[in-house]
Amino acid sequence: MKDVTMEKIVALCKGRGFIYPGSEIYGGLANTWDYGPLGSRLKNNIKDTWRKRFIQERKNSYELDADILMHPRVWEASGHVASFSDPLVDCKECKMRHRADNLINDFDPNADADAMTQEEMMNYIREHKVPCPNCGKSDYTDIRQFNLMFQTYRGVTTDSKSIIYLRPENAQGEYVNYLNVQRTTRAKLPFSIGQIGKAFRNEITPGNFTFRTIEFEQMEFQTFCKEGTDSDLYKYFKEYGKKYFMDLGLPEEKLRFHDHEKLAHYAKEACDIEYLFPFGWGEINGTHNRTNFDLSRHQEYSGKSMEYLDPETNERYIPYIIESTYGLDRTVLAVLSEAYDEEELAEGDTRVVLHLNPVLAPYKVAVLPLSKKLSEKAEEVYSKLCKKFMCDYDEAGSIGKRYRREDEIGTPYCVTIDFDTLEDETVTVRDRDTMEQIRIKIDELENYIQEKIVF
RNA sequence: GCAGGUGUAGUUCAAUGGUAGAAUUCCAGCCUUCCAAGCUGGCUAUGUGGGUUCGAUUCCCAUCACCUGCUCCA
Repeated sequence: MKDVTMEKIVALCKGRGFIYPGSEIYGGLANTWDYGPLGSRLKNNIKDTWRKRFIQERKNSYELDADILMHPRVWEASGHVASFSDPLVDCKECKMRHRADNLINDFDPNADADAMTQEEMMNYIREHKVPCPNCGKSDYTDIRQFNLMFQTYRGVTTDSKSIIYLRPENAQGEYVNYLNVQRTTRAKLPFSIGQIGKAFRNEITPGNFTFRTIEFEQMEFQTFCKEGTDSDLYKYFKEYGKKYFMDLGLPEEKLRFHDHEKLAHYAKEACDIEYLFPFGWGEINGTHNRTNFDLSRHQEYSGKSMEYLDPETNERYIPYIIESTYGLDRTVLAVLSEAYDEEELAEGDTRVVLHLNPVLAPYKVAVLPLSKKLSEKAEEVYSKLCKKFMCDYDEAGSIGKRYRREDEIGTPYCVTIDFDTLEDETVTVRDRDTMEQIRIKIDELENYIQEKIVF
């Protein structure tokens, strides 16, 4: 019955106003996507659930909204200027692209490519006739530096001193502010700073819709702790993250942990949570034990102390950090993929339905007068309900057609006004998932629906 | 970034070197008392830029986007 493909998800998103291709009237811009009326609602609802779980329901958790633009030195300290850039060469023979440093290291493990300049790497490759791993020839283009950070310039000139970067990750915003937050909240370790915001990476990106984009939004959670307590917290947040995804409606059998063997320069432990998308397993969360690497580096580069004064022991030390990052756009995509269903109701009669958790649904309720003669009463019910919930109103076409439209966008409840409503103030509430109908007083509607929307 | 494929209404598909058709969606009207009903009418398209040509949606080139595979993803 259910045959979910990315093609269908993309078509629904575009057709119903969840997600549109970016800059479409100019022919599009690769790997940029705009969230439409329904997509924005869904995305915001996911943010709200995340805030609830990670900020509201946790003691010692605080939200931050740091700037996208940060001092260039931040990215030197973080290591991004040095290591977020790849020296790339193309094989002229077979057109395969390689990282120059990997070519050299694979050719001769004793050659220390990491210590070479770009020119030295090029000379080494030419002198030793390092062969292309794919075709065996040794005929390459010059090395080109490919930095994954987007650059821009501040001020009116474009000289190199005024380069600033769009942040490639949000975490540094929390790190440089950690003492501000600690001081103003009077928090004691361990405490956490969460942040929702955009990050940018100038990646060579394959498709898969919004799974990998050059501009993306992250919901991330940094927990500052004392060394020694870090590994337990790391394990704890892996599980906490998985539980969060399950609460959103992703089933356990389509979630898995993927522990990293090759660790990034800052990490001591790293693990992804992956979801089984229609195109295969894909990362939706990354949890890292970043040790005290980042704060130590900021102390070194800024010259400011990043130490925490432990009030119980009077010790000073630089905290360890457990980072858990949730890809917001990926979570939206996972939730949509999971909710999407096609049900055969009768011979040849199917409906597309999004079985979204009601808390995530763009519209909680749709108000549908059975006949246009009932518009006045229906408008009255609508204006009452929309004070409390995001509501849709539709009186065009047959009632069956309107139910189908609401099913397709995941509206959990349809309220139908009929001629009896005028007599006894009752309406029909129709459930999206079961398609069952109950009769209820207009006065009881708000509570009835509110009770169903829990997270 | 490489290789291959594809670009015609919102969607799915026709056709053509000489006025681009349909279905569906959508909108309006009529009708309609609970799961895509019917009737009437209406809106809407050759991705973009060049070239060849009297004339290009059609042929050629470039570009952009999408799909598949590689590559990339500290």
